[in-house]
Amino acid sequence: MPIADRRNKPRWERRKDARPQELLAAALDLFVERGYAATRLDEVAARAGVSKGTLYLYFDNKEELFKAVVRENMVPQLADAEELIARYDGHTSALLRTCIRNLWNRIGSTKLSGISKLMIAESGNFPDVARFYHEEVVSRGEALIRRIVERGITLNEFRPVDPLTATRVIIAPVLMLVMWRHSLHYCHLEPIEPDAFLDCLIDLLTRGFETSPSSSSRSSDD
Amino acid sequence: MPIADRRNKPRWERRKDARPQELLAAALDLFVERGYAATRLDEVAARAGVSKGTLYLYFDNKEELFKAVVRENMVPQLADAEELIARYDGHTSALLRTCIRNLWNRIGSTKLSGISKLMIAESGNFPDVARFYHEEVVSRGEALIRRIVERGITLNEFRPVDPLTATRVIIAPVLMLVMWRHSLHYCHLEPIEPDAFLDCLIDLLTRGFETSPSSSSRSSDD
DNA sequence: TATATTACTGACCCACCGGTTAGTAACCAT
DNA sequence: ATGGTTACTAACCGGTGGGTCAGTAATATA
Repeated sequence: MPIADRRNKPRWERRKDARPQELLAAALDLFVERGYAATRLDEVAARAGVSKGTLYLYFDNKEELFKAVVRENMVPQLADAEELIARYDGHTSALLRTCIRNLWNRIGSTKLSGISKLMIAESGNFPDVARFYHEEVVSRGEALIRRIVERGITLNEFRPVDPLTATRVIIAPVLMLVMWRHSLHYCHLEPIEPDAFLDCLIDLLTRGFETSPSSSSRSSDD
Repeated sequence: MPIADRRNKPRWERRKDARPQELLAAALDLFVERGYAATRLDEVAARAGVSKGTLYLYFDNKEELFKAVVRENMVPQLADAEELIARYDGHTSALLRTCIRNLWNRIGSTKLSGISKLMIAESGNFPDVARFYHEEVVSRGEALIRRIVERGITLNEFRPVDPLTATRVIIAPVLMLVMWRHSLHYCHLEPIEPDAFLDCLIDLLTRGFETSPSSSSRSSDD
């Protein structure tokens, strides 16, 4: 490699403003692939094409890097969903279906779901990160679905159930689908079909929440 | 401490046959508390009252220790459930309810659930352990619920759904409840009430799977 | 009590990783 | 071109944890 080559390709470049985004992108990939604890900052830096030292120029430590990833990727998704719900004016079952499908298309089926998986999996070992994530994402996401349930009950389109519990029963299968796709999924002989799973779930929820026209138990005012 | 004391309390005892059980108990506790990767073998040994070297006399390595924990604790639970299902002769909805409640009482609400949580959370990083767990536990557990669904459809007590998908939709919320109790749970302002959650779920499943007497969609032969 | 056996200890090895820093080279202003 | 600024690198540090092994002491046996 003569000196002529060297002039065209300096060993490294100064790109102060591009680094953070590149580091965040690399960090997202690796956090999703390996989880929080198992992600090595050396490797994040390498994937972003810099040395570990550089990473520490832009982020204080591993935890702050992770928080930045969440703020950059997860939080914006919530705002969109909140708006959708506020505007909607059809039947609540349809709204619920739309939201679940949206949740899947915009997070569940993308690598963003890896962040949810990671937090559910590891928050026990990292209470600070857990608290942050709960405040920024979980509580807002929960409130979002809860608003749908309450709307359904208010409009008499859902039978009267406990909104908080129902909210969690709705979210749980979707989250578990996410977990499966990131963990045991690959060793299932019969792989999980997300679409079939979600169809079955939505069908179940629709039937299960509709204001009882027949069948069993307590009757409301209809 | 004069020599007289020493005679009563030797620095350590030889208890070849008690060690494995004590180590397994300690390992179960720590795996549940911390997860697989974060569990330190030093600490397992300490909790069992021996040194790390002793642990290695009885178990080849971390992975084998974990497998032993699973074989000792999880696998026996499956046999019991299998028997219950084979004997049962009431309505399938009741069987399903009983099994979900059993699953909760015998695993979900105990520290055993920590093993499920751990595998879902970490299997991605430990494919060998994942494969083992899937063969020994997941596939058998899945088959178990699936048998219930198929029974329901055969007896015309459930409407015809895809048994495998339905099985997973049934299991998912229960597993997610387990995950929550081991991770983000503690930072929920309004804690998750397992009983309310399961009641809501069972109610939903009962309504959702019952052979449609009214309402929407495809009609079977009734 | 003397000797053999072996369950058990604890110090050690080594690779790894989060975080630090002294020094270097890319870029810029003049 | 050249000297100053600073983005960046590479080597390093300290703590850690899976796994090993030479030695030790509890027990069985005689």
